[in-house]
Amino acid sequence: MSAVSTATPESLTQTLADSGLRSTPQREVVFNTLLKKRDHPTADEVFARVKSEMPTISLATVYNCLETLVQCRLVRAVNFERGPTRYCPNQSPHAHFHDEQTGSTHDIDLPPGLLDNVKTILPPGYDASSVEIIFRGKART
Amino acid sequence: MSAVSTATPESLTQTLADSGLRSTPQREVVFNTLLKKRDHPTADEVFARVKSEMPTISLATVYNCLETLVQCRLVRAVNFERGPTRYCPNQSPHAHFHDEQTGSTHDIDLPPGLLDNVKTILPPGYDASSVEIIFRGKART
DNA sequence: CTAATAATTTGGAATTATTCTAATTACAAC
DNA sequence: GTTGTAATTAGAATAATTCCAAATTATTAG
Repeated sequence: MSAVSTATPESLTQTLADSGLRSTPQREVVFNTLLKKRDHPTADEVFARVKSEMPTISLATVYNCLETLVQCRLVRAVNFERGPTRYCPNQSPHAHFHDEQTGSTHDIDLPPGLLDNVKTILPPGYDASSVEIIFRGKART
Repeated sequence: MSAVSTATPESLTQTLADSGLRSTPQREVVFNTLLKKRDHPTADEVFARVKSEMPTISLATVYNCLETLVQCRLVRAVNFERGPTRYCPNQSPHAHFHDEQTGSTHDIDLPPGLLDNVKTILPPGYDASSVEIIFRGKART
């Protein structure tokens, strides 16, 4: 079992507050949904899961909440080719492996320092705030 | 000036043939358009550029051609957050730097072996056919 | 050359993903 | 409690992409 995120439901309120944002029931339930099943769901999938718990929530709110969570870095958004954006609450440094056969996405833990190492290839004048590594291929299950 | 792609209009016919596909005027003009201005245009932008040369071409064909070129690895498709897919004919190993201020995309040449090096972090059973590295941040111009 | 076949292109409709808008609700400060 | 700001909501609007069936173009076999 690979390391899971250090983010917890408890840290949500604090992190939001640090950005001057409120913790709301909608934001909590969206975040908890991402923590519960870490399969990189789309906004639509999050919406479907969240509705069972909070039937009155709207899709627009799910989009808003996800955007908010991404902005305060509690969640990462990943884009694979063409399809809809997928969301991931894993806060440890990791890459994404996109299995072309199954369409599923796996987190790949990164050895310490790898991201910094990769950043050294940037020419002077380039200042990267984030690095995303995406593998595509097939994974033996 | 960084290295440019080794792909040429001449190699198009051969590469398509290798995949059992025909070289058509539409595929040629789409590919040449990508080679001409390497600014990672969207399908819509390619469509607009191509129309001046071939006014009868349809958007669906541009999508088809781009997809074909991606499939025979003459072109790479890159997805940044949310926005439309962008296309890049640079065949040398490179990463993408997405400037968050300007929205522009820069190719970053990779030192030889870096991609293989990055691939070594994959656990056993994972077989990657491609690796995409995306930086986000700001670039001094 | 000609017919038959296969590949490709086309325009438009349909679908999907996302954003926008205006109205409402919730919360916090005074 | 009123006022102002933030957040949510439903639905409309937009943007990106795919689908589809017909027309066109190229290729092959006779």
